[in-house]
Amino acid sequence: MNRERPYNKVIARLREAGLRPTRQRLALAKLLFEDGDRHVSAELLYGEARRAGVRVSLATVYNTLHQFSAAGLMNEVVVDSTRSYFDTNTVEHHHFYFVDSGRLEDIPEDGIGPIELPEPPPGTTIKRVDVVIRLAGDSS
Amino acid sequence: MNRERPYNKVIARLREAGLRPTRQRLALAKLLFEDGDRHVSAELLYGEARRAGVRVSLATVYNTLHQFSAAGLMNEVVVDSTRSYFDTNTVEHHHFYFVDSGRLEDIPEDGIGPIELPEPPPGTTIKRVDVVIRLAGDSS
DNA sequence: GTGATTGCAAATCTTTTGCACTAAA
DNA sequence: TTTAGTGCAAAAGATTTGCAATCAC
Repeated sequence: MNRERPYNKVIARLREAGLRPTRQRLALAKLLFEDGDRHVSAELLYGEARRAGVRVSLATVYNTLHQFSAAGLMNEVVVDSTRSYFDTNTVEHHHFYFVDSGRLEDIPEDGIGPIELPEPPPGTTIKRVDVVIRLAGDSS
Repeated sequence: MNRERPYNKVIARLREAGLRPTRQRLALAKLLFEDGDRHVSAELLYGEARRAGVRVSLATVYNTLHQFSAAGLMNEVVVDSTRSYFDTNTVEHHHFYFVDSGRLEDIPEDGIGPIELPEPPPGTTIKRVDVVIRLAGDSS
């Protein structure tokens, strides 16, 4: 978009979240936030970063994903017990999970009706509601 | 219930599922299916079995949980990326997940309204719909 | 400078696997 | 018998951690 100050927005975003805009965090944030909603695993993002020439370690990718999540820039989504997924869309929404390919995708906002929630058990509060529709058969 | 032939029902159930009723499978099935709906992790069931004096290995507990699931006697539920949970309730239903304690509980059938499902993407079919309500604050 | 961040390798944790041994039919 | 099932210990993955080196401010 802006070749002269390409990192300005990302830097501001990290600053607001109370995170120092280090080289690694900037590069990862750019990959994560520049192209709309994304669903990544640590390993996937790591590979992508390396391929893009970013020098970063896998441990830092894990740290960064957790820090971004804690700061409210992303959310962790649990769909597979063998891998963690992180979603850059922080608005309440739900997911299609393609079991065969392991891919995760947002359900369009009008795709799923409102959910009639039960009363939470006494002493508890609802923190989040996750709906995952597991799909068989491959997409595209 | 029946002291003379306490394993009859369980044996029949395993046979119907095409599983040989071995000592280990019988003992685990008894723990799992005798007291209504249960949600267990492998480690939890293993501990329970050992405490009950059942001689069984952790590997066999894993195998058994997967075999029971494949046979339709239980379902795997994904709520936590660090651990797998298995549910003895095979009827379509949804879950409360107590984030603080790691406990999983069924949402009463009338607690959650019917869910208006979206059209699955072309080439795919809906395999399962999971709703998890994450709760903060401890329950009893 | 100085405190936060990073990289690396080792450690941890859950789950799976290979294979000789045991038990069910 | 014969084949399925089991236990153990090792392997495999994903994720976390400890700590010295490096970077942002």
